[in-house]
Amino acid sequence: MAADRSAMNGRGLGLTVAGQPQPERADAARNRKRIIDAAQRIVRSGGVEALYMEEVAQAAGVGVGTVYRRFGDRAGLAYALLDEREVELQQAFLAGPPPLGFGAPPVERIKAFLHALLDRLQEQSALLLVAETNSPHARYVSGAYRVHHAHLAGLVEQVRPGSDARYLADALLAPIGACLVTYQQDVTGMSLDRIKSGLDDLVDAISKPEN
Amino acid sequence: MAADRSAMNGRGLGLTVAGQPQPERADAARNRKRIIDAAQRIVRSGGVEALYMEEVAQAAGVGVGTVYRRFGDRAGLAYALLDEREVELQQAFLAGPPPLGFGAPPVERIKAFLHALLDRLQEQSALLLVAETNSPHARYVSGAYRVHHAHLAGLVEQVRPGSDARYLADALLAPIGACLVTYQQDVTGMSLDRIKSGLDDLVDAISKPEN
DNA sequence: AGCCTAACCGGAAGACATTCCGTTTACGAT
DNA sequence: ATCGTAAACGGAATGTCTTCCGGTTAGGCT
Repeated sequence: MAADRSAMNGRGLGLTVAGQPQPERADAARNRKRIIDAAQRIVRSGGVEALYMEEVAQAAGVGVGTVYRRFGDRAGLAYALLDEREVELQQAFLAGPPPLGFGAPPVERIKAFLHALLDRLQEQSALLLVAETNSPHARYVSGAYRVHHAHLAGLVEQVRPGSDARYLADALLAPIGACLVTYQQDVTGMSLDRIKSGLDDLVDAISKPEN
Repeated sequence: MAADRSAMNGRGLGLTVAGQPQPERADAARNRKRIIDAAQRIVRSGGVEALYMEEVAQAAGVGVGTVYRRFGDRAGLAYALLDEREVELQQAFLAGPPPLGFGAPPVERIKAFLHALLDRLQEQSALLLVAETNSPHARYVSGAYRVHHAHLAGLVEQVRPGSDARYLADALLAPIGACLVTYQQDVTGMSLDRIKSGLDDLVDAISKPEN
């Protein structure tokens, strides 16, 4: 399981790249909503640690099996909870004003984008941690990662033409993993600003002309 | 648990940075060895998926509790199994011949080091995946990461003086996480050479003079 | 040699995630 | 309306990891 997470939370929008997966049956859609509401309620009151699949099911008034059929696994559910904010984020860099959106020079857009990801991480680190932790590839398989990657690769291509932009995009997203960043902050006491500066420096390095 | 993994597999050497944690009792040391041997046997025959804590315990002729007291959790055990190779690696870049060891220009040493990490990852991806997956911070808390980080930071400092070398070291290690790399290779079909080239490019970018 | 205690031991109990499968239901086709 | 079937449902069962705790023991000290 968790293999095709993208097909799973397909109705979640932001997290999926989806090729219209075929409509959901009425009862299924209703339960999906109930489950998300219940999960949100639980997280709000008790934090992510309290997000037990069985409790979610009970709070939503469905069986555990239903939660799994709908979201694949715990990570999938976590992603679904992140979706709302993810959609905002995507709109901001796809259609919003500069520097995140179109209009600013690519270097600035990259920096703004990475900063935005970090800010989001600040708010939702616990949830992201769960989402990234269960099943090793969860993060990358999620539609969100693909969208971020595509966006970033496009910008990198402009800033460092002829490079392997797709690889560099992965490399720039890697330091923004929830695991690393929370470690940097919580364990090594690195400040958010320091992290942002470090990333900016990296981006500058990449965008200097090849020769 | 898993909080102080570094203190856990302390006798593992390579993975720990250890401040001599105080000697282990004779029976404890004996059991540690038995457990590691058993675990190695199991992994060799059935792969990491077959590494059940209870089986390890049984094969080692000890109780499960003992495995946990000795290694903290499954990730800790996995790290212990990686230790032998890790020690080799550390000796290679700390005391071995160039380009990994002292003698080559810093840029080359960085590249060689990252390539070495990737090569190691190729051989032991399954084990590394387990080690990194359970408990989000496992990788960073491990002594191995700290050693790698310190080594890399030193080199980065030479190559890009005045930068935040410690941050950049994190950023260079991030794309070599087992999760990302196995994803790149297994899911997106990226070749090892491509990954290495990408990293080399990144390193070159970093080492160009600031202006 | 005998004592004391911190460190160890084993394995049953507990906690969750995930799967399985027999039953029920939505809804397009007839 | 009725029917047939793919899709959904619930929740007991299963599989693992991890914790707990009453009993044991190594080894420093006297």
